[in-house]
Amino acid sequence: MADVAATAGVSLSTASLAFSGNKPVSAATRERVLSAAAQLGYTGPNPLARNLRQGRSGVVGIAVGPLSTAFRDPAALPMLDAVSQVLEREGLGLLLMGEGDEHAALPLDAVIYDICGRETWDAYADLAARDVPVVVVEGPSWPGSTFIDIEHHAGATALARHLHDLGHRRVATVTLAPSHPQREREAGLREVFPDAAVVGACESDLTAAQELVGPWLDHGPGATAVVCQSDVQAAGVVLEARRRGLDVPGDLSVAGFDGVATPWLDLELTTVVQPLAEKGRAVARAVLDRISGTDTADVLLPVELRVGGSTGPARS
Amino acid sequence: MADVAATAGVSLSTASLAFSGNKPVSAATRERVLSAAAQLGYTGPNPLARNLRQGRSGVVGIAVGPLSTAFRDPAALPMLDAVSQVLEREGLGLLLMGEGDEHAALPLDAVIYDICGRETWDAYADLAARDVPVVVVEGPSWPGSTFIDIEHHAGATALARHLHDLGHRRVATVTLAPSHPQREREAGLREVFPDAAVVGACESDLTAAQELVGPWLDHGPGATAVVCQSDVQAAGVVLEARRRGLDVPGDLSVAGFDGVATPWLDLELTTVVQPLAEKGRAVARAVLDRISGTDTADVLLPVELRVGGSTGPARS
DNA sequence: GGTTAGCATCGAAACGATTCGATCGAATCG
DNA sequence: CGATTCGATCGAATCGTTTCGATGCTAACC
Repeated sequence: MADVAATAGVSLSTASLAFSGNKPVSAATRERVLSAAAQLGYTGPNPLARNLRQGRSGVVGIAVGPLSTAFRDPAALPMLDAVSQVLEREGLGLLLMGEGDEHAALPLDAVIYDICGRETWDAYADLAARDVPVVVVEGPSWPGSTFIDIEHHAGATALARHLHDLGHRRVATVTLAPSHPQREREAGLREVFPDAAVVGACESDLTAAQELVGPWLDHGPGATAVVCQSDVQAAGVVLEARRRGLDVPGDLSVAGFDGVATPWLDLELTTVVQPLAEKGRAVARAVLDRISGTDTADVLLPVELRVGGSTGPARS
Repeated sequence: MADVAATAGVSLSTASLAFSGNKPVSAATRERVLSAAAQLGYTGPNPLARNLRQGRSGVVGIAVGPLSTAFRDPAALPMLDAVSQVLEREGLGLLLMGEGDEHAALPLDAVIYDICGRETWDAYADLAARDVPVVVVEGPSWPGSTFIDIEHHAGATALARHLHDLGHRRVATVTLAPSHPQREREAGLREVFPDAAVVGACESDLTAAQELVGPWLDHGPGATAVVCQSDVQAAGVVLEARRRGLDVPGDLSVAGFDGVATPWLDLELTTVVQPLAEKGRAVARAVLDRISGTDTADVLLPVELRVGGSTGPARS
């Protein structure tokens, strides 16, 4: 850049201002600097140097766990998309992180933790020590981080009431690994069905749900409704039940969570719809606030019961 | 770090060596430096400064287009996962990029271009001017970039032969937007069926495929087999055909591409299996080579025909 | 005992910008 | 016409490391 400045006949500082536009530079001077740059093949300020000087990298990490499982559930995408869009508008990039701390040496301005189901994270101590802002999505409560959450409890209770209204009295539930959302939702469910049976826990994955629920169905379920923790799980239960000749919702009502589209199912699932895009935007806003030093408040987003065709009156 | 060095009674350079381990430092000295750091609450070298000095950021960009569509097709994940794993092992992070050049100000050591279906990219000129290595996946051929590709042509031809062997003579195809893979595959198909009809183009999305193929099915297809460009598209065709009472493969044979799992379909698709994880690894290796300045060769990965239950003898 | 190796350590020069405070002119105002 | 203001420009300090070449010191060798 010094060469560019010299060629343009201005000082180094003026050249810098011409590129960054941080302070007023006369149009003529800017023009001169830019053409000198073009002539010398200078492609603009080195991002690394700019980063060092400014103390920020423009990169935000997002911990989502193993990628192949993280994005298998379609519920992950709208949120990721929203986060990315808001950050992009501010010139920030989104860096995918695994679960480990292999990225400790990378310069991150903030980190989003979105591995539902994992309650511990070795890398958190490092981040905290280095004063990297952390935004946690539906996650464990770590000191110093900002939390974005949804109304797990209320949603689960609303869904349970719906089933109770339909006459269901014996209800089973497919769970996720023990985690903050799981605990909240289970508590919500038990407000209405204190004795709900637990089929077992599995990831939010179609095949996993099928494998989990198959034996339970064979064994004679003893429940008229199954409450799942994601629409993908619910779809697995529907498919597996049908494979055994059961009618949904005639013989068995099935409910999901999330409110994502399942176009390959000829049935709209009864589910608890969460505002995925809005959640992503809330996360991104929290990140921006934390980076800029603004105070942040935790966010709790509302959910909404959507009644579809997968639940019906309890078989008497 | 200067304070740490002073506290430990060593020079700044020695302290640096103690942290980076780039040159021999006596165990005693290292220990002294580390404990001084712990005592002063120093959390290790500032990544931004290290980056400036070393001229690299440790971040690799990957352009995949809008995230919500990029990962909707399950074929994208195994590759992304493989890329990420290999890069992570080298301490490199993966940054998601949209299609624009909003990330021009970010310090990227290399960029992977994986937006099949887009043939132009404004940001490429910038990257080339800044000598950022670019690795292109199944994409347009830009000067200076390294290419990772699969055998589109051979795969399509093998699939076409399979259909021909089954007695099919009138074949239709659902395409992607005009692009390198699309052109190659169509050429491969036409080696066997020069007159194959084109139903239309759509993204690799279940609903999109259904909407595209619906009217065509209603209209009386005049083909006994449909060749799709992804398994997701093929699944859409299967579902839509069945909705019209057509039997697959009895009335209509349907073939896909990619070889991903479709657990919600009670049918294994006949498809061309591409080595997704190996493709990802090849991409990552190319990135590492380009970053380290090693010469790279373009890669062409083999594909394999997998015959499933979605294709059968042509209805006579 | 003198030379040579070799290891640990150190000083100083980059890396390439941004930014603060000061300076210099020209325009505005009374 | 002199004082004030404001915008444009400049100098110099700074961001926090890594790394190159040099230096000192010990140990091994003949």
